[in-house]
Amino acid sequence: MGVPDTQQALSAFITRLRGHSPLDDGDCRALMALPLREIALTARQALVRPTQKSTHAWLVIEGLIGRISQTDDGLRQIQALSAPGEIANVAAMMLPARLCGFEAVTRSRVVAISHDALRGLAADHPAIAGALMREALLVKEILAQWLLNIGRREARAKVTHFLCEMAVRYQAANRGGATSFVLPMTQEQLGEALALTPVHINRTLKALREEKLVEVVRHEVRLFDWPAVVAAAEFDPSYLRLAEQEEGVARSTASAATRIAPAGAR
Amino acid sequence: MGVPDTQQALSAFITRLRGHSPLDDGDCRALMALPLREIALTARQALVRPTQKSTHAWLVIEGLIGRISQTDDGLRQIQALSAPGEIANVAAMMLPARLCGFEAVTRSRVVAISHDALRGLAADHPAIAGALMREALLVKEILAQWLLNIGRREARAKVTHFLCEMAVRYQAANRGGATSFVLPMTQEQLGEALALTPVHINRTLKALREEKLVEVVRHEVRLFDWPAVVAAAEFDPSYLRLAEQEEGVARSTASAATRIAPAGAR
DNA sequence: CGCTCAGTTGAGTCATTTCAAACGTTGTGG
DNA sequence: CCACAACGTTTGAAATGACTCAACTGAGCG
Repeated sequence: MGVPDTQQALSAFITRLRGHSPLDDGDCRALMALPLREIALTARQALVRPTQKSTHAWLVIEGLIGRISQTDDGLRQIQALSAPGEIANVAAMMLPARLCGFEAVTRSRVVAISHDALRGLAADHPAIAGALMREALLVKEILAQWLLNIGRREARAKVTHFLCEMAVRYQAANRGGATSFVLPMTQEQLGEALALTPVHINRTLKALREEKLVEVVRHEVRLFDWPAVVAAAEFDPSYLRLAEQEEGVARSTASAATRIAPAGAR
Repeated sequence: MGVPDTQQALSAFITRLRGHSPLDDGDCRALMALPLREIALTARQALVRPTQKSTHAWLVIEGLIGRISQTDDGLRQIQALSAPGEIANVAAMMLPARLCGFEAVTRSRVVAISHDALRGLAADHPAIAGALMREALLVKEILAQWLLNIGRREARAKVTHFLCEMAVRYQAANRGGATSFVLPMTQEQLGEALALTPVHINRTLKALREEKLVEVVRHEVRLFDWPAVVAAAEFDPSYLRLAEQEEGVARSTASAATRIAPAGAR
């Protein structure tokens, strides 16, 4: 395996785009030809602060990039996360974000891609324009699910739903093992994503561990019983739009969730 | 005044688009030429159910259209609202929504515009393509603020923030009086938007009334003290992207919020 | 005039937060 | 290699914001 490199992340990203948008060889070559200057970030390092204007999107090579907003009294809310093979702040190329910043959740490596470069690419390749657009809207769909999750579920379901989502996303980027994956967030940051206090995150994880559903040890998530976790989370992965080109067959919640489960996770 | 009509709503929508996107006369004429067959909806009538595929966007003439998701045990979350002069379900023309439905919050009138028609318009008029795109992303920005609001603020701030946002949006569509506007939602629906129980919405509104900050009587919202309400809500309207073409001057939270206040609201 | 739906209120309960302290791990410099 | 500092995790006890349940009131409509 070795250290994940930029090419690997870029091709994971292209695979991701192809999950929802048709791209021909020319489009892919154009994407692969993007200049890749890598940037290393320390944990919690800001890429853009809430009021600043951003000029770049960031392809995540390693680590986790978060989109963050906060209330006046300093309560932070992580609104979105970008895992390796995903791109943060694409939407800003069309409509710059206000009142939100981006920062590395953990020590990370990213490739900065200027919005100008993306706009140029989009101008030359209509299919890429569409793909980036859909990518931005996909982030919106995820956000919408987070709203339901944060607004309407209790802690146990919030946490399991989040873990299910991340499991599927990490697996899609080839960063997930059969029954486990590395989620480089502290419990405090989990709380910032799920709108819970770190203390309550801790207690909830403890309860899940005791139930033998999930274990999180040293940022390594282990899903002991995927179907049971999916049930606890009411998780239906269809909003993630992975593993399907266009509207496919209608499928039941359970079957879809089970299908995407890591092989051997039973 | 009289009964608001479709032309009025359509031109409000165009004004709205022009708030974030440059449109020339040809673009506007193309938009004005859209076929407008009006549909009447009863309160709570569904436009698309959560699993169905949608084929239309809806320009709201009168009433309120909500995007809704729900948990398996029936807890509902309103993820977005479209007021008169706004358009619901634009994003689906690029990426169809999963797991969410659309329905009329109150008795409403809308104009259905097929995604095909919108795509055609976008193909012929690049500026319209961009404007619709930005409109979809603007919905995403609002969603992101709702996530912060629902996740991180307590009831009093949730409610006031929501009312501030709606006040600004209604005013932008010329549906807001100086110090009041009509918000056709029940307290139960307010709860569904803000992730609170109707009972708690009721108590929160009562407290705000007693504080002489806000009054909601028979769906009519009266903001007694705009600056105080803005302060209670920590409301900064810049995410709504109204009243500015492109990145203008930097401005302070307070001044921006005050500026947008209805004239005479002191 | 009675029916239905929305708003209002009270009392008790529960999930989550707050505050505070202890513990474990990791990395660093002496 | 050890000591220490910094950080993250774990736990307990008390406080609280929001929920539940249940009843009552008021407004709109046929």
